Amino acid sequence: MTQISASSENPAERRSKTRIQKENETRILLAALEVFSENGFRGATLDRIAATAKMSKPNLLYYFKNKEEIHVALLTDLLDVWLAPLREISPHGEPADEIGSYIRRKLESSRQFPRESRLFANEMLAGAPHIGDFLQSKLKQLVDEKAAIFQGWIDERRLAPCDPRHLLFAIWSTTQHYADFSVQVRHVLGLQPGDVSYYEEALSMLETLFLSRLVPPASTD
Amino acid sequence: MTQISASSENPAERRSKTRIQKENETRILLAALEVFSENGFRGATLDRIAATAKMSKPNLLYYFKNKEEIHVALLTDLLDVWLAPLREISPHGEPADEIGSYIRRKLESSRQFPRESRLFANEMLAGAPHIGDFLQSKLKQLVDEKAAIFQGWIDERRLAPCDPRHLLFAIWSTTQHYADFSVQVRHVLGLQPGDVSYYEEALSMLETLFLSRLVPPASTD
DNA sequence: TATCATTTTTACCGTTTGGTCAAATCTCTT
DNA sequence: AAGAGATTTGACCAAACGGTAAAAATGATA
Repeated sequence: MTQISASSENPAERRSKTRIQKENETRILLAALEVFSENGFRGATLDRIAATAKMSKPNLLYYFKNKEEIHVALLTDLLDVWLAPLREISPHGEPADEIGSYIRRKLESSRQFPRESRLFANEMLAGAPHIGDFLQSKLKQLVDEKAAIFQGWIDERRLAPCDPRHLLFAIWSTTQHYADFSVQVRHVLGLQPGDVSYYEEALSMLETLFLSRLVPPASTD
Repeated sequence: MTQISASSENPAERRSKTRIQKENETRILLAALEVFSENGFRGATLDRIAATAKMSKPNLLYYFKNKEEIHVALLTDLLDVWLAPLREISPHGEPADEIGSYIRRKLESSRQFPRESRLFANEMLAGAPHIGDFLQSKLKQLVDEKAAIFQGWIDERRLAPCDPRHLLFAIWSTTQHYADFSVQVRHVLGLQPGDVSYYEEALSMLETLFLSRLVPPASTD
């Protein structure tokens, strides 16, 4: 009874984390994000994650009890970040302002967290085996809530008639595309690997698309 | 010299394919499409592909010499299908007609070939290790060509000023989203697995977004 | 500096994986 | 029906995989 620290040999279950523990956990999660986001859950290996984290595999497994636990930790962190931009949409603003700033937040999120975006995309492609429940409950709830705001604007003729949930899909897909398909974007634009200068053009395009008008009304010449 | 058939023991190198060979190759490619599109190249296993094809692994490897060859065969088939809708865009039509029918073709492609779309998406997420060359050469070339058409329309004030290549990105992302993220779409809309009834709403949304106007001009009340 | 808990390493285990081989079976033609 | 070629199978292999056990090394603290 000399120490208040937990008796368990599992560091994750201890009351307070040591300096080394905090450092190594973030190192591992960073490495795992790199590997999972490129290859998906099944395609990722502990050896690769350990190598990326410059750590032996048993040492890595000292901090996370198995592959799945690392993946869950990443996804859990991710989902908060993911919903944040959507939560901010307010019913009190102008539709154009709210949609515009939502697009900017989402695009900024793609620029800042491309690996997180790809992690999410990989999970989707695999059929969302780990976050199916989240999609059905928390995400659906939030979408329904925000869709109601859009619907209100539509009823007031401040937004074109459309299915609000599909409008959200359009915003999600266009913004996330720049993270998930960045390789293609760069190749098509003829940019170097790692060059992310296309984000300004992207924002300009999306503002034209969502807030202004792409095709002018047919002239009657 | 009794037969003209090739001497090689590799069936792929024989002059003409037998009935069994044709049947089994398509069975394998279908199974491989299923597995690769869900788990990506690294996440897919030959055992799983063989099991899905209801075939022993050595038998599978009798038709394709290794995992990569199956993947390459799938991607090669895919890329033609992939570019087909884009090729059809004509400089002679009305912008709204051309963009509209391109969107319809792309969306139809997502509905008909969701697994192919996910196969492509997985390749992108992994950094396009197998089709990087294609993106840089053939795809870029075709995009440049079609972007020039759009630019012509912009110069003639028949299309809003925007970067044509980013306009293509927007069309690609919104249409492919319904294949790649179908799990999320269904969960958010509260649909059953396998229900693809959302494609009609999707088309309606995309036509509003790209061809009409989402946000009405600010009133000056 | 002695002690104890924490951290790291070495050596290992059973399973899965991509792939091979030779023998056995089947199919088609003559 | 027989022979040649095409197809399938079972047994196998080395490497990679996820994970474990225990000892060794390190760090914190009294």
